[in-house]
Amino acid sequence: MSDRPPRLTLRDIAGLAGVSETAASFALNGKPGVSAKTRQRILAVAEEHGWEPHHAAKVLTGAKSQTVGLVIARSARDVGSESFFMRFMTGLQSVLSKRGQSLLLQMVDSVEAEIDTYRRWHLANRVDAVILVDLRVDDPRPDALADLGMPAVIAGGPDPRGRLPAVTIDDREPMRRIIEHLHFTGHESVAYVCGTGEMLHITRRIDAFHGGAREMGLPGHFVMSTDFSASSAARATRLLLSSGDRPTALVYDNEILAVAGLGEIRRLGLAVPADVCVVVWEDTLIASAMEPPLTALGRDAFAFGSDVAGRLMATLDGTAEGMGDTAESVPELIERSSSRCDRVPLARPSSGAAGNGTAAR
Amino acid sequence: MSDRPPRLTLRDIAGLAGVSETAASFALNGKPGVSAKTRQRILAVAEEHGWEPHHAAKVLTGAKSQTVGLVIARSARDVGSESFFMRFMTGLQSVLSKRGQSLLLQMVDSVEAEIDTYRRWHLANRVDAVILVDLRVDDPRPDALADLGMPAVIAGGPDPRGRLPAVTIDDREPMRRIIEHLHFTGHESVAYVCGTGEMLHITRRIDAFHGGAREMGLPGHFVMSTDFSASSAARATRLLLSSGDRPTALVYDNEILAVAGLGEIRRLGLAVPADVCVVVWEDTLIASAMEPPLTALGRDAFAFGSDVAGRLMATLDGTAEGMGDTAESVPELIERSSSRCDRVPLARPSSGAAGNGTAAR
DNA sequence: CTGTTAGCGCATTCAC
DNA sequence: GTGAATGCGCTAACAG
Repeated sequence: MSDRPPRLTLRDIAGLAGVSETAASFALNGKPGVSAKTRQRILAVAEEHGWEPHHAAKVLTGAKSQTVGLVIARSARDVGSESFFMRFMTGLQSVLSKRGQSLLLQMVDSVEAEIDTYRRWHLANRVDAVILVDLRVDDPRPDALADLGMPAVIAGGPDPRGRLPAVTIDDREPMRRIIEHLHFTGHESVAYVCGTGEMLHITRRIDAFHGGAREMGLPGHFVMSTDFSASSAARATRLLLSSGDRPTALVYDNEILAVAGLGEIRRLGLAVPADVCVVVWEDTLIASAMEPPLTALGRDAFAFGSDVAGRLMATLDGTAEGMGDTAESVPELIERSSSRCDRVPLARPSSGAAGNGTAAR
Repeated sequence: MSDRPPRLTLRDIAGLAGVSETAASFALNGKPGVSAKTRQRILAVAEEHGWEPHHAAKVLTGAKSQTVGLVIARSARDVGSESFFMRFMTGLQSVLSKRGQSLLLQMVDSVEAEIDTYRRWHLANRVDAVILVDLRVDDPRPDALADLGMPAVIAGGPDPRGRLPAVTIDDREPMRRIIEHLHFTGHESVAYVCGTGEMLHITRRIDAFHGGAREMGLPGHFVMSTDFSASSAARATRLLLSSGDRPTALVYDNEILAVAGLGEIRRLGLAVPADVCVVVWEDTLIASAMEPPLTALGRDAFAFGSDVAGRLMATLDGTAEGMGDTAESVPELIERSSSRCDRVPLARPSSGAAGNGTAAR
């Protein structure tokens, strides 16, 4: 039943401080035009009464909205690497909140809907910039955003057409390290159970997988793509392992696929790592908790998030202009039991840097 | 280098349609005062030019901001049941996006900062309502929000003081089912490794744990609280199992704790479920993927999210007023190997409803 | 049914 | 240094 006090306006503050609205505005925005002491007085009054500028009014007069948009176009089912995403968002917030930026979040179910959201956000002046995730093959979003003139940064770029700045992730080197690891532990035939090839980063990984295997001189290297679902991963695993000359090591794109794959491996009566070694491209709790613990690529989702947010802030500040991309550091491969088999103890070369192996297959 | 067209205003649309600004406003807002055919024409023009009202301008003239706020006050470390939270948010979005509502997200590191965020959002008119999560003991937030006059709904209430509507979760019945399950499989001494007692729902579970154990007549029932960290869960597990008369079943509050606990159990040379049975209060991929698979409480985080969002929409609509709380349905206990021991095959009673057991301990 | 007018809360020209 | 006047884009009173 409390009568809520009517919202306090700048005018009220000015009145209470005994100055003009203009003076109050200048003072509260740190602009010249007021004496130091009246400025102090005005600030004190505002502080005392807990005044806060009306956001809409500021935006209407041309101020930034102090809001960053993020839209996620994944079906509820495959919010897939949930863990990765949550940590990524936490990383984003770690720098955004420090800068007083808010995060406007939207989940949609198609790229078209996503672009429409950008359009509306832009026309309605709701966000200053957006963060683009899950870049796809022939993705229309970077161009759409660039055409809109909406500041943005791609998490996981680079932008194929180079119109948007990005924080890039090197998928090549990690894959190389995985293959190298498998090669040195004696594998000759390896397979990669990846996510949908619609995702740009997946295609990069596939290329790197084949390329790396050829460089190392591995006779067998197979790729089976999935739709990121557990069932498709199980199916892919079954197909790979039921062939006559089956691979001895499997690389999975995330924990969902790995868990499903491991289940299928056992159902086929095979053991890990004795019969088949397993590596997963994401080090979540699940990787270390499973039996056996899974060798995993330890990507730092939090750091990735904060780097992306940092890059975006730089873009908005006008700093780091020139569209320069930032590169994310290469993650370590965390070796665990799932890939400890030592089939053919090979001599480990002094430096695994430039391996000019002979191509095979 | 493209010269971005200046933003289209209502006035422009009116001009293009050859009508007054008022007429256009009425037409575009579905208000009476325009003939059907001119309304059509105006809508057509707006559509054709992709006009979208300036959000700030609408809000400034009293419109709702169409935005729901969510602030999360957890340290980056224990974004704990990440999985649960992500699915919860997806559930929220499933109804919010359908209603054209946006989600403004903020992560802070203290309850004070959270309240301050609410205050600023409210004063700045940034959100129409907020969703309150992780209710604590003696939580100042419900009162703060009620005093602010900010519409809100508590996810996981009820509000102890009854000032805010809530979607309530019954922790008592699930705990009862767990204890019952353990009792019927022959356990006489059980323990509960819970999260921090600062969380209101944890205190409810603790009460239910002791109450249920007494009702069932279990001689032993112990509780060890943790700070939701893996290390504290390991420590709690060690303490519980190194006592002379150690419990034969452990209940963990989430997957992080369970995984840490399981590791410790093995380090102590004990086997699951032979020596110790394990139950986890959250059915994530990890529960079913572990060896052995974990008996788990299958809460539906997505449904919870959509229910909360639905309740909030009802509040905003003025529907379902009277602060009525909505109750979330009770989750099933998914029995898996980790609790299959059958120590003392007891006769299962016809109905496990009203067990007036003799209190013990 | 249409056009005129004023005002939401703030920033920013200008003269004073 | 200060105060009055305008406008951001839109809605909602008015009269015509």
